[in-house]
Amino acid sequence: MDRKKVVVGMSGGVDSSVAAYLLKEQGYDVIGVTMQIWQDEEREAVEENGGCCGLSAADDAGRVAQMLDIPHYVMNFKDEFKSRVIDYFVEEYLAGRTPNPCIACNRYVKWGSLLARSLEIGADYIATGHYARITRTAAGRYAIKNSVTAKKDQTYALYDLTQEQLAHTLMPVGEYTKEEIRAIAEKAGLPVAHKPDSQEICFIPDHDYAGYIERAAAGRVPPAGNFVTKDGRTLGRHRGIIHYTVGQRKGLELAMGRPVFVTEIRPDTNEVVIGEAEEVFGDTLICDHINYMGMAELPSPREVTAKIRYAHAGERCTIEKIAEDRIKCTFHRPVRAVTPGQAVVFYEDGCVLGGGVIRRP
RNA sequence: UGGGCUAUCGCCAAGCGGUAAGGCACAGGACUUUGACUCCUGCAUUCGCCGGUUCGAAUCCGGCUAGCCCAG
Repeated sequence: MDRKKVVVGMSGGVDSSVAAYLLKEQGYDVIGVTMQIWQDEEREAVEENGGCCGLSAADDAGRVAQMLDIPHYVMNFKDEFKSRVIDYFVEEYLAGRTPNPCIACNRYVKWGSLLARSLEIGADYIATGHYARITRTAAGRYAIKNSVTAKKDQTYALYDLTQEQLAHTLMPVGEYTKEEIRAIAEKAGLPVAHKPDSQEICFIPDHDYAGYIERAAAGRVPPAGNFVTKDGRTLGRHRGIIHYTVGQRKGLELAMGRPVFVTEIRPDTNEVVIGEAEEVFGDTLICDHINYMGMAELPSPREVTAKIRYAHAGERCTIEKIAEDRIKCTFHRPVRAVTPGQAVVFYEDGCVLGGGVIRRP
């Protein structure tokens, strides 16, 4: 038969469960796979958490698969998750940057290892429960497009996928709103219809990412240092560079009489620069680690809308290639907290043209 | 050691006889497939200490203690 075979990454949450349901309804030969990514020591801590990488994951996913009458497997991705997500996450913080682990997980684990293994077992596609859609541009390139709900769009975290990866991807959930997805789950009688949405870093369930880094990189964590102002005044002591990110206000323990924010992290001098609310705005950034998606290249400056963090509405800007794997982005209006390590994603008409990793303001 | 001033929540700071504003910080929650931001809620039965006046004082009086300033 020529029924297309698709592996659905099932986290045990509502979205991926409905994704599997929808594909089954659409006539695909569906196989459910739950990715095992927790390192052993973390398992218990993670058990009761929800997430894109869910935990009671395997159990819930298994039940859903059984209901849908599709095979379900648990595959071990611990090694690649450790090297491509956790290690990257830790190293970035040690270097004074602010990583986005979800993006790395998508590019290298979900669309890396999971896709590879899926193809190996004869699948034509992998599918996930992301709120995003895939389209073809006039030039024939694949591009991630906004979900029908701007509210629950997840294109930002998918900007780094390659053409090859997209060619083997299905995102059925992107055609619906979150409410519709829950309604479908309910109507289908899926046991996970009311599971709460995921949130926060999935592999750090207690939310103490700094503590996690300290355990993971014992002996290599930058020590306490000074909080300084742009003009060199010392305001106090910080607890170590890994505890901060650009734009941060909380946790500084600086009672200045008005809110003050981190405007820069200087790993070379181990200083954290503090400034006023207005000082955290900037209108340029330079990125690298470019991934071209909807556009094949950037031969000349172009005006696009860019997002500099997951929950960013986006801002108009002009992007310009200034060197190989290096793009300069000039915003028409200042954006808040341009943060090295975070991704900047370029859009046009709701489609991802490409993106990169912010190197510096 | 004389003279003056000041002592209110971790920090800053209202209050001036009628029964403790506010900001920052902090804590908790909401939001969120990253970190942040933002929003909501909470946060001094008590005003350096001891007495006194008064129906009633953080607010007036006396003493003590501490810090600052000027003398020296």
